Amino acid sequence: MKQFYLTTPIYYVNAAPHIGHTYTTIAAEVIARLKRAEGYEVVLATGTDEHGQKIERAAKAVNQSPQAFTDVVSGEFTKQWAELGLQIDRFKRTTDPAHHRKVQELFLRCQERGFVYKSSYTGAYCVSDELYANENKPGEPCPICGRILEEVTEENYFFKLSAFQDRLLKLYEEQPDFIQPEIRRNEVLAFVRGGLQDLSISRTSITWGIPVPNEEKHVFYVWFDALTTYVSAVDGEGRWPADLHLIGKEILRFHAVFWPAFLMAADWPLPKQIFAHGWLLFENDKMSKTKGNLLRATPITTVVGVDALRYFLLREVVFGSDGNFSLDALVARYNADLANGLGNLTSRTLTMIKQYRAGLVPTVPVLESVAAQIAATTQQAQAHYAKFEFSKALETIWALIGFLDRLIMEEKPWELAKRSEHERLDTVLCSTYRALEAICNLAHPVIPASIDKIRAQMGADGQVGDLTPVFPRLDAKLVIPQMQELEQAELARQNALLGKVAAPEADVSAVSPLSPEITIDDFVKVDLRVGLVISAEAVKGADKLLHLKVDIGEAEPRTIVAGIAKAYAPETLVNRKVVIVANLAPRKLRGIESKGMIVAASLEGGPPVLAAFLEEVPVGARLK
RNA sequence: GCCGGCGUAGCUCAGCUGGUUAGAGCGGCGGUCUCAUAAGCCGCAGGUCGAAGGUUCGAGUCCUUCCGCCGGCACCA
Repeated sequence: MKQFYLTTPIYYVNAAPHIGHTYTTIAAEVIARLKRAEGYEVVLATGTDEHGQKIERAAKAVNQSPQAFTDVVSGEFTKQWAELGLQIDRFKRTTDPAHHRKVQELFLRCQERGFVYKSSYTGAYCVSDELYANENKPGEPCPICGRILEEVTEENYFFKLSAFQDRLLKLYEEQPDFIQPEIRRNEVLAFVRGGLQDLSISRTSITWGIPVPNEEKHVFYVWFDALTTYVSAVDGEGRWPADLHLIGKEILRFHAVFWPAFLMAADWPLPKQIFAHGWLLFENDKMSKTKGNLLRATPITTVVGVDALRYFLLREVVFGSDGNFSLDALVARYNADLANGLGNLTSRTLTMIKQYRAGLVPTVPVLESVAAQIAATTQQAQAHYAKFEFSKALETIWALIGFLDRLIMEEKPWELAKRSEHERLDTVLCSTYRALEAICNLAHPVIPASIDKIRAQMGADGQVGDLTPVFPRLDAKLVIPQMQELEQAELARQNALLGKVAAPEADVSAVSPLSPEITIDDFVKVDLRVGLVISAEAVKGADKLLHLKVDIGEAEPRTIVAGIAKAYAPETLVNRKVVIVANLAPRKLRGIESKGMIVAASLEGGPPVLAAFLEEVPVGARLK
């Protein structure tokens, strides 16, 4: 039997499952069902990524061991998928000992084949991203997430990623479908063409991780660890390589560059395809914990049902692009397509068979026009499905529903019944019934539970069963507040469970850890002064830089280059009092020598906010 | 700054290699049947197709420039 193995990412357990995780997993599960319908023996794997300093610290914050902490969060994921009725075939945790062995095996193979070397590193390190920031200094914000970088000196194992540039480019060229959609492929292509740097794959600053073989202190870098779950999840089953890695676009590089390189180094088979979907936005805004606009799936599915969510996500969002999520849109889509569309068609079709034919499904030839529509719809929908164009596939299927509604209006079976035109009546009823069967077949992977209900009502033996609305109409005014209420409750429950980790206001992953303690003597080394911005202009060639002249009471105004252009228009800064670090070593930025640094606050890569005073302060005043 | 994508009816979007009056769904308005979940069906929406040039007999559809938004890279508090 032909096999198909696909994966979702393994989710990081620094947060409880939310709708973003759900989106990916539902999409994967739909693909799994589609492939099963095609006759494949399918395995869908997901799991949780549980190592790293962030988890170590998060566990500590709630007075738990890392293992106890991850047990809880990982359990939330298993529970979530069960609640949603998702058929998950393998669930791999990175804390699984069998997985540990697989990671070590991968490492040893890479090492044996000469793609790993040991080297030492001193410099800035971002705890949150578990990445070295070669270009930055400790104390500066992380280039990726904006959290303060810490100083580390580590001896590390490095992976010779640089050796794989050509092989990767060849892979992308020979398998144009390897990275999908096209736009993501181009991004990766551009990135790899730009040259690859060797990648540190071990950490000594962390203890919560998989030990590097033959080493005392080294633990594997998160991605070396995590990506390997795709192999370890089906270890010994002969299923690797995966046919599809379904991921979100934010982790594309790890999957499309690092992962194939690791596998090439180990001489293990490469996955067939990586598909990066877009983000689910909430009312056109990026969802995030800090914004507090992150939704959970259960409050939605409790009120409107799992299939409503499944249908919405796949119908409303163009798969691959970013999509908008809102409860309003969800309810609107439900009422229009599921209640008025499929639900109503089912209801009227089966009711007529009940009323006019005593519930016995007529067995006569189907109208030619209907047969043609069924064939065309099936062919088109399957073509769309094959390309993961879920929204188009569903649109196509729903066009058939419209066609049938119009057919019923034209044929008016109720009049045929009155006039006792039994032959025509049978033809029409049977045609509609058969078309409904086709719709069920096509829609089943997306809304399986509902289709099962419809099929039960359609009857298995030519006898229509009991009829109850499969998609009762929703009243937005009633249902949306219900979902919002449950959302609050669910959020509170998760917070209680995970401690403050998941709470927006005290999110340890958003608030950077404190820097090491210093003395007053250390502090006075930093000369902070009040300055008045004399002029400000954009630095050409840089998006984020402003070229400022700041008066701090010296003979000449200081030249300061500040990366605040995204947050402040130059003209709004003139005459504004700011705080600057006056004794910072000068540094050249974009060819301009910056003498000092503007003090600004920011959180999780958010925009910088300039420090300011509520009362009047003289220029040149020192802060202490 | 470089690379890529996008900007079409109130909303979400189709419009392939240029060719009659620019389309669909949703919402809204009007009409109508009654099998059906106050569902369905029919009709209406008059939108400078981001802006300005250009190529062409003819351009949302090709070219140039500009504006706006998004993403990647560079850069960065």
